[in-house]
Amino acid sequence: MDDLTEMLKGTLEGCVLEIIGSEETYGYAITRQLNELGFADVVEGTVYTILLRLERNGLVQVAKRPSGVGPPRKFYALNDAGREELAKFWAKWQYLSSRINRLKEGGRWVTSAGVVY
Amino acid sequence: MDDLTEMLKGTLEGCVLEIIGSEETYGYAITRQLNELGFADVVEGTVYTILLRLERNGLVQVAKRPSGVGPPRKFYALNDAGREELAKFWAKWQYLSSRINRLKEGGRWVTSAGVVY
DNA sequence: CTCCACTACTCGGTGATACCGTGTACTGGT
DNA sequence: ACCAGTACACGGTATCACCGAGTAGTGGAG
Repeated sequence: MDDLTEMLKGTLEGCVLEIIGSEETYGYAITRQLNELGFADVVEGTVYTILLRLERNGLVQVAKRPSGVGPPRKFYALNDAGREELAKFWAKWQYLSSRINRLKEGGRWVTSAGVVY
Repeated sequence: MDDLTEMLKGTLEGCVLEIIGSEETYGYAITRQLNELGFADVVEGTVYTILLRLERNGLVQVAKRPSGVGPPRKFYALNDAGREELAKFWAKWQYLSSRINRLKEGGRWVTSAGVVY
C-alpha cells in the first residue's frame, strides 16, 4: 500500500487511544499491535511521540514496571479525560467517514424532508 | 461538530479531486459544495491552496473563463494523472477505513486461513 | 453616486501531526 | 565479547489544513 502518513494524521492518535482503552499496555507492544492490524509502516518513534503527547495532555495514567526481557516498560491506561477524548474521536470518525463515503457514492442523497442535494 | 482539521489531512485533497472528477468546476463553487456535503468549516482559502497544489503537481487541466456575476473563474478538470491519483486516493481510503473500523469493532477478525488476530 | 454585499482568486505565515535518524539502555544467547 | 531483540527519548523535517489580509469584478440599496 502507498504512503498513508498524511491520511493517518488525526486518526493514528485515536487508534492509540482505542488500543490503550481496551487494555493497559505499553509503547513497544502498541507498535506491534498496530502493525498486525494493518498499519504496517507505523514505527516505534511515531507511537512514542503520540504517547508522550497523550501524557502531556493529561489523557492517560502512566506506570513504569520492570520487564524481565528488557528495559522497564511504561504502561498506559486511559483516565476519564482520555475516555472522553476517545468518545469524541469516534464521533468525529463517524461523522467524517459517513460524509466521505457519501461523496464517494455520488454526493447526492435525500433528507428526511425530501430535499435532494 | 468538533474541529475536524487534523482528521481532514490527506482526505480533503482527495475530496476535491472527486468533485473535480465528476464535473468541471471552480474553487468558489467547490467550497460551497463541500459545505453542503457536511464539511461545514472548510473555507475558500483552504480550497484554493489545494487547487494550486493540484495544478503545480500536474493533476488538473485549467481554463479561465469570464463569469458575468464577478471576477473570472478558473475551471478545473482532471487529466490522466489526476484520475490515477483519484483512484489511488479511494484505494487508500478503503484500506484505511476498513482497518480503523475493524479496530473500532474490537480489533479481532479471522483470515481465510482461519488465523485469529 | 457611493457604499456594501456577494463573488472569486492569491499569498505569506502558523500550528498540528506523522516520520526519520540517532542515541541510550536492559536482557539473553552464541 | 558481541549481537539481536526489547524498550524508550529526542531533535529535526515535510506536509497539510487553516488564518488573515489583500486584490478585483458585479450589482443592488440608500
